[in-house]
Amino acid sequence: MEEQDQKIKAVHDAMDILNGKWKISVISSICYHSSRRFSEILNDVKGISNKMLSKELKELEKNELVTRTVLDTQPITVEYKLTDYGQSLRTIIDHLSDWGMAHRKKSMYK
Amino acid sequence: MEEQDQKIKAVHDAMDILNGKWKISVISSICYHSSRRFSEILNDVKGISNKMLSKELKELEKNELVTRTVLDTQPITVEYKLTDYGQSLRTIIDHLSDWGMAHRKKSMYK
DNA sequence: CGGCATCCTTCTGGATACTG
DNA sequence: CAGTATCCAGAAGGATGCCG
Repeated sequence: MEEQDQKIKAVHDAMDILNGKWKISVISSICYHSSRRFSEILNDVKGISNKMLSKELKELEKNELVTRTVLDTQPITVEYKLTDYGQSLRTIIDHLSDWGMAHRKKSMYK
Repeated sequence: MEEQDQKIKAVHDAMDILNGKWKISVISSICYHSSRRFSEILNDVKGISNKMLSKELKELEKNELVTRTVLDTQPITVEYKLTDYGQSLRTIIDHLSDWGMAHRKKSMYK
């Protein structure tokens, strides 16, 4: 197999884990705050429902991108953090953020 | 609004354009070949159907990420290229590719 | 070759209500 | 607070066939 094919396949593999409408936004919410609670993420990611957030977080946890810690407060709080592995997406998130900003600027002049 | 919120929103804006299961893979197929025909992309992106590819390409064209050129051959050939704007995603694609490779390696030892 | 049209199934995801 | 459960509409997406 050629190098390009490998790369295209690798991109697809990456997107397989980062699938869904919200996954990347959820990750960025956590990563820009180092630690984040359920309700905070719900607020960060505009438009997401609790059901979807719950589902996305579970998948991220299964793929070892985030950790979930229940704090014994009253009422309970749950803290989500990125694993080191999840942190390795930081560069990509930053680039996407920059690109998104640039795009917004571009769209304004249309 | 705070800086983090801006960034999270920017990421979401970016993902709004790059939505769908296939968009990023399609872009990577084109960008790793500088120019690519319909049937070639169909082969590059494993699992995509012609219907989906057609739809994704249209959306990418509408968002000015790719250009579509019909060549007057017999039978006709259609060439897709990234615009400069589309090229600006190259860094992200490369990072995603690297990340995907690393992930595959990681998964192997589970 | 590069699609579009049609049919049909599966998945996505929103709204609302409820629980420990 | 941090979810789960249920219901349901609409979108995504696969298979197949047709066309210039």
